Amino acid sequence: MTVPIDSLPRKQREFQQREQLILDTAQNMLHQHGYAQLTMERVAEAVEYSKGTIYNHFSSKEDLVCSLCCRCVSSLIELFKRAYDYPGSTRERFAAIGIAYSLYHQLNPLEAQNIQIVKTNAVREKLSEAKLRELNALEHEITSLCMNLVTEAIEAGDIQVAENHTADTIVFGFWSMLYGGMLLAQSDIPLEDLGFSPVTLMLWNNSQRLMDAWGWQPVSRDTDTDALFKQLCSALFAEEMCRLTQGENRHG
Amino acid sequence: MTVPIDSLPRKQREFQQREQLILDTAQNMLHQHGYAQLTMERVAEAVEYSKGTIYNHFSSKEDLVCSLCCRCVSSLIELFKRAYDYPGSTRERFAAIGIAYSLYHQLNPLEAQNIQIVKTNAVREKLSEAKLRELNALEHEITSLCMNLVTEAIEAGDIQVAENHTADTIVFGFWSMLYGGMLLAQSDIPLEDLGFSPVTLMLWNNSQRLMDAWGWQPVSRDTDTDALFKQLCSALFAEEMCRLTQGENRHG
DNA sequence: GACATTTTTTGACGGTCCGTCATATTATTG
DNA sequence: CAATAATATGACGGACCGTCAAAAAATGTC
Repeated sequence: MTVPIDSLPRKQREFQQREQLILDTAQNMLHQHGYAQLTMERVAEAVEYSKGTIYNHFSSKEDLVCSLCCRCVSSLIELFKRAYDYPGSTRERFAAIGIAYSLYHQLNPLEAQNIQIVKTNAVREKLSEAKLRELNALEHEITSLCMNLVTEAIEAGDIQVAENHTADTIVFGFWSMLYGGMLLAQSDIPLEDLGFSPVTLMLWNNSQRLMDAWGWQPVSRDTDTDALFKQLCSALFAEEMCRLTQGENRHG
Repeated sequence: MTVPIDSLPRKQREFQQREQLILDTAQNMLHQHGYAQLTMERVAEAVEYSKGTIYNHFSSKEDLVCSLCCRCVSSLIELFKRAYDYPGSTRERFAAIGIAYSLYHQLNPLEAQNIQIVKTNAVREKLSEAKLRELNALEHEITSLCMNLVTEAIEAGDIQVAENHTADTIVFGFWSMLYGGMLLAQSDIPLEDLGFSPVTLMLWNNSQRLMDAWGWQPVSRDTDTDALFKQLCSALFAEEMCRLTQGENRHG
């Protein structure tokens, strides 16, 4: 995907740089003035090219916004991969993914909104085939990371799987909580085929489990999770934690 | 909110009926042709009034869509209330809320999308003060239902609360999983004040608990949840289950 | 029923923005 | 330097939103 810039002929290099310029500019405008104020004309004016040139890069306003979203998901994937590669137990690694996700939203609350915009049908309807595929590929990649990890955990015996609970079900539970059960259940995973769909059952099972976990009737034991949290943060996301602290200081 | 129609003067009655007609028509157009094709002009044409009349009811296209969303949330609240009033343990009642939510999305997948549209900043930006308040009131209502139930559970001793876990935290965990953690964390609850925000901590704690619950390292015991599921369904949502089954039959 | 007044409806209009395309400009090649 | 190819431009058509003066309908008065 990302080819070293220097190795390309000058033309293509300029093209790529301009594309990044447009994206950065659009990102800024989106943050500062909101979606409604984001206009192809204004973007063109800001980057000092004409509208036609912008349309050379992005076939529609929606495509432009989707590209912003793709950049964000890519950053998120980077964090997820770092967590995935952590040399620890499967549980620690999966926990690290949770941290990565929280951290991303904490550090880039505005960028994270891009992801939400593209979830809307109003935008998705108008996306080009190509951009839609690009987006789906990224979403598939990030889902696979989680799936692989849970599968690995099951195969290693770290998770005791009851009869009818597959890796799908488990990943679904956590994914819903972190990424938003609604977004996932509605549009991402094709589950429409079945009757009283697995989505419902998975939600039900996870809810039951979570209630168990919260000591609702059968109380579960406390575990020392704080230590692990700190451990993972410093081992994997030192730089991000640093930025986070700086942001706090600048704020107060 | 909903006043018996007959008791109003004819004018107001007609006004309300027309409002419902507009909403129904818009809903249909949204389902059949998507958000992009939903036009104030087309709605006006379909209901056989002029555009100006539509604007007598809804101050903008966004307001119209938001009104659709409000109708949906109201229906959802009805289901939640039914679950809330179930004469059972707090756990059973909370579980029933989960079923209600699943059921609603299962039965009204398209209506549920309305809720998502309004979550988008692009739409929220352009809402009138009044409609925004109406929406917030409904969202507050549905949140309160859950909060009250968990509070009741804590006070009754059904939930063993560890030192620093309040009802907020617990509700947040389940709410995220069911309604979508992202939607909730980003725009609904004002949590920007704090440092490494409670959102992250809450997600972390919930994830840990959920992992406990899934037998990841410390395995939890199985409970007979299937029986309770069926029990709640038939006791509370008989009609909806019926519609669900009919839908399946019509499909196959 | 005729007339005056208030309320409601209408659709033409101004304004904004998207996306296109013929033309102008710049780059490349012989 | 001329011919040709590649790229950039912004005027334009079309779609839609939201407004508002004028028309139509409803209501009230005699």
